Amino acid sequence: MQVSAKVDYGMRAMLFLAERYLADSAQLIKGDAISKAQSIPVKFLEAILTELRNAGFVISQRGAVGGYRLSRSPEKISVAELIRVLDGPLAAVRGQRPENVHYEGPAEKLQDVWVAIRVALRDVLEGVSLADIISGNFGPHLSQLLKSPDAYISRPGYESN
Amino acid sequence: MQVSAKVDYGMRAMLFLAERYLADSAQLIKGDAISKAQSIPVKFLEAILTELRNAGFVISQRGAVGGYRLSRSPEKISVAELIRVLDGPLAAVRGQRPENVHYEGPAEKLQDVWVAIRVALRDVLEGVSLADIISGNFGPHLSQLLKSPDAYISRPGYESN
DNA sequence: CACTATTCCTAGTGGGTAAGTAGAGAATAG
DNA sequence: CTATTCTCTACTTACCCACTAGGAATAGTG
Repeated sequence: MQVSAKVDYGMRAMLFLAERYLADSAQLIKGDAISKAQSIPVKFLEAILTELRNAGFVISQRGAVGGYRLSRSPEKISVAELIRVLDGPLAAVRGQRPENVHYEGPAEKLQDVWVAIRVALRDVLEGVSLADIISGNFGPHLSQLLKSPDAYISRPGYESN
Repeated sequence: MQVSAKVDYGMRAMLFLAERYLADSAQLIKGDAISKAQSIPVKFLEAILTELRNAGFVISQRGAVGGYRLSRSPEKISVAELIRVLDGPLAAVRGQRPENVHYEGPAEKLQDVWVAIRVALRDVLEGVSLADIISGNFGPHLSQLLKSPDAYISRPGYESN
């Protein structure tokens, strides 16, 4: 699972907008302000925000007092939705959906592994909203995962010499 | 989470070797045989098998009676290990490990989401061995995930208009 | 030894895509 | 009508995935 720059930037921009939304849900925020606050290349950010607007997550307005704002409250926007808009399906195998891959012989059940990955990702990402991230108050499932003793520690073994 | 062709092919090759290993752990299997049985481009497969050999998962022998075989029994090889060897870390954010990314302001806790993803993937993939996949006998965690009613159904919503 | 079959190594290619840039055009308020 | 800001199209640059080619090394066979 590679989180792309696009998703990373998009999430941060949305979190910035979400925080402002909580203060004043009608306030418009300029792209430039988001760009500076979160150190995101302006033009790249604009492209991302346009995608998010086309998908209905963001409202924009042009002109001297223009800017961007969320289209709905931060509790109602999940990480899963944003990743799907910006990067496509949560899990894919060689570009195909997990339910569409089929294998022969001893690999037959390999599909189930890919399907399980997708379910596991959904269980995490559909349960986390922008509001959860701002408050740091994650649901029980995510909190449980973070309790894993080595959650913040990398596994060794693939330094490929 | 994009499963690359390399991982997909690598997994299938390993499963093929694993099945033969269970019949005769000393038997050598030719690359060509794996390639044909699993429809994998032969030269690409060779490169993958060489990586797996360098990582210690496979033993190879050259010459007329050469071939490949597993270096240890299929119960002792997990999907997580193979993915790490072939594709690198299970989860990464813009090329960096989850524990190394840090954010400012409202995005501060975003790191925890990426860390949770990694834990979730580990929980699935470190618990599945080649032998599990061949037998179709997955552990309780993976079995539980597959019971999700929509496990085999895609989510709508990102057809980009 | 010659011969054959196989893996190993180096190198390279074509296409696609991620990440970011540039600049003109269109809307909006004052 | 002017300043500001978003919008749209096009472009670039670089990298990497997927895959290929060809020969060198190795191991058994007669």
